[in-house]
Amino acid sequence: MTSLLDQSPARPVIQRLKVMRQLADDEVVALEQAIREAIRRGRAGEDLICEGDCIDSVRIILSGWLCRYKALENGRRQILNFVLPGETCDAYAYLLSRTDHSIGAITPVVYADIKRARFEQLIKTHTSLGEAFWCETLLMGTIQREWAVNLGRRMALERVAHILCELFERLRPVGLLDGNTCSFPLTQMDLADATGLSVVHLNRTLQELRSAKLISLRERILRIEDLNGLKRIALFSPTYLYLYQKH
Amino acid sequence: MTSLLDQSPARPVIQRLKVMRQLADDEVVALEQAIREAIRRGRAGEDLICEGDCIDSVRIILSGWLCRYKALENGRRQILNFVLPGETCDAYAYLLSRTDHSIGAITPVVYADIKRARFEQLIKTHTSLGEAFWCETLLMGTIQREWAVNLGRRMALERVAHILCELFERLRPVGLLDGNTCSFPLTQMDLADATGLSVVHLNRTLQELRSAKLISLRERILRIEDLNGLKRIALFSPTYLYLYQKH
DNA sequence: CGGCTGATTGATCCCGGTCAAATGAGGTGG
DNA sequence: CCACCTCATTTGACCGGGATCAATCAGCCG
Repeated sequence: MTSLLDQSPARPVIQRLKVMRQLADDEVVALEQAIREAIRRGRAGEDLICEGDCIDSVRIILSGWLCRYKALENGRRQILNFVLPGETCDAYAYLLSRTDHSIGAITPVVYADIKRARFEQLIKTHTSLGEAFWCETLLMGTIQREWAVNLGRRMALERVAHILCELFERLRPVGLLDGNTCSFPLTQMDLADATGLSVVHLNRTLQELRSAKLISLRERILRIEDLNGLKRIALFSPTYLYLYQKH
Repeated sequence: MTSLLDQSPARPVIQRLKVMRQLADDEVVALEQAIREAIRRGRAGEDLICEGDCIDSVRIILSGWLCRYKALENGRRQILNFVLPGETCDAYAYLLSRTDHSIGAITPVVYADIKRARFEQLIKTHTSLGEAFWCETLLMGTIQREWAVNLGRRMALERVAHILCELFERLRPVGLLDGNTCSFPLTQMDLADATGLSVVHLNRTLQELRSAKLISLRERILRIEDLNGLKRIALFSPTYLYLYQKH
């Protein structure tokens, strides 16, 4: 079973949900089945979901990076969060009439697009699954709150360091770290829009982190040279990520 | 029935939840009953919930203002959101092992403290009630996201204007507006911590709004002199508040 | 009256924004 | 293979929004 799961595109999803809630084998199988039936692909730059859309399905990311964002009139944009492999875009978002923000693909993505009726049937028969998805949703909330702190009360250097720490620790439980490096597809523009900084200043802040021997970042590869040092200047405490929840 | 509800301390709660979901009379009665059994009082300045607490009940605010916040080591504080009469602190927060943020009373508050078991029994027999509380939770998420935009991509004047617009529109559906004025118990320090500004600059920004004849604010009373003007400079669009959801 | 909290004002500084231009890295078509 | 275009990164110069420090003022309460 475990070895079978290793091959499944649903692996990161199951891995994540199991941290939230104890899942019985039949629940895992049922979810995997639902995912397998509903696999879609998206191109880099494409919007999976646009602000104002009616949501009638649940999208679970199997591979690739996306971002939630809101665009303002005058060209400004705020990235609200990133969506990483194994994470769910919008479990239960169909409960609200329309979505308040857009979700765009940063890289090519593979995802499962499970229709509302199918999803509701799934969680009705497998209640732990339903709860696990609710935990997932609540977790987006805790991350969103930490981002508010980041944007409101941290200086540029702390802010950027914090976001790097967070992404690094979120990639770890789904097995996307390779030692102290990871694939890092964000442009500096993306990082600027996520941290509320200008591209120019973001660039200078990255250089500061590089010259402090904390990170190296080039050709879409991030290497954390000194994780503890980075966490220290970011005032990073990972508890809000609930990486090791005891069910 | 309606006239009876008018007298009930649960009135703002019912009013809010009915916007989210159609509620049957027996559901309203059941909720009212649960609230009546569980009424508590809190003093101004008191923390109802502290970061790191295990949550094992659901707190529904009947009157008074609170704020969610996170405190940083060095004395900095970020207010994440306000909790107004009729709103629920933490429906379903018990699904996560510990809470990531604190909730403090700004004014004296009256609230219902419904134990987890009681709450779960309530929503099990009355499913629309459960869904309405989930909508409430999702709504906190949409507000949190709008705050990220506020903190990340708006200038001081827009930011403060935006938060005033939001509070004003959130008070409206629970009947806490009196024409173009409302009770406004926040200190300038609270507003500064909510907008990510310094107290000094917040004070100057308020003066700017006053001299532009958009608001007047003194002795804990806010009067909006020109709501449309205020919305215009805030780039305020209330859709994220889902004030008129069609169930 | 003294002490406290919150609002206000003034002076100064600096973090980070803005503008503009240069450099580099693909990607594409002739 | 080169010319050319586009997009991302980088650098320099300058400016300004908002932070910081410090002092004053206004209520309020014991």
